[in-house]
Amino acid sequence: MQNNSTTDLAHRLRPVIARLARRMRQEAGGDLTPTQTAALATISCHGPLTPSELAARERIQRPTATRVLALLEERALIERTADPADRRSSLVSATAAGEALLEAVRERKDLYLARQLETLSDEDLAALDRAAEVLERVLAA
Amino acid sequence: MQNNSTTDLAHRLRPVIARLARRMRQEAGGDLTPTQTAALATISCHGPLTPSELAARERIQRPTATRVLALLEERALIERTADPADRRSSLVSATAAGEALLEAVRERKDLYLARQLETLSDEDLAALDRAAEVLERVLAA
DNA sequence: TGGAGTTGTTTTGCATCGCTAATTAGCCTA
DNA sequence: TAGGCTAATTAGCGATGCAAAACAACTCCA
Repeated sequence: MQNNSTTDLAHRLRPVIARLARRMRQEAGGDLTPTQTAALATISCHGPLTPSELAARERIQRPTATRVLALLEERALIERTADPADRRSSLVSATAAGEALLEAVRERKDLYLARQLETLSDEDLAALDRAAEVLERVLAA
Repeated sequence: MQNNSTTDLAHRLRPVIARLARRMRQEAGGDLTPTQTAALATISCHGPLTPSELAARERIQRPTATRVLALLEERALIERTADPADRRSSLVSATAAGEALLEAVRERKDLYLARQLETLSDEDLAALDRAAEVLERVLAA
């Protein structure tokens, strides 16, 4: 065993995160599927993207990106413009409707988590705040 | 606004948890799908279950449970015995092979997270340990 | 006891998601 | 300009999620 503390912590932390994420997904409501929500959020956040760039960021295959984009475009949540640098490609961005829907979904998900947090002490909340900061750093790496 | 601190924290914590969970799922490897892994883990952990009990615990519909169980049974990861209390139903439990596979999947997932944690300071690790305890309490409620 | 209503499981049908393989279109270098 | 490479798409497969409906077994009441 190279480092007991990290493996033990991982063993304890992983199921908690997995279950909590699952709960939040279930509370999301049926407007968008998880994949669509994630794709729309990435598009909204990281400016105009080509389908390939979206696929890379989402870690999905390009054919999957094509299909998700088609669904989002059908609902006018995204729009495409020509890519000036490559006529094979296009640049995808979120429409105003897409941004609005994304915001609504976010609020609903935050609300579920916020309700769960309301029962906690200030000390517990501070611990979670600190953990959020640490995990943000982990994810950025 | 009823309570700024919890909603703000939720707003910050939710995306972190969602992204981390997604990463861990992607690192899982292809032995079992996420649904199958979750179902098998629930069966392993919560003793012999009827299909309906599994569906309730997993928060999936009963037809979905039927299908997942069929797939797991095909691979001999679970087995069924007659339910003495109700001849319409059956009791599902994990086989030795199922337990072993589950353990292997868990170790792989833990390993991914453990690697990410190795870069952190002892202080950061302590913060995550504390957060794990708090989140376990949240989930139990 | 008999029949009605309820409950557990499964089947069926539909939409989405993830993948790979193959196709088409445009880019770029030798 | 010809060939190889890259971007996007299409087609096809298995898995997941849902709802509706079929079927079997249970339960309760008259």
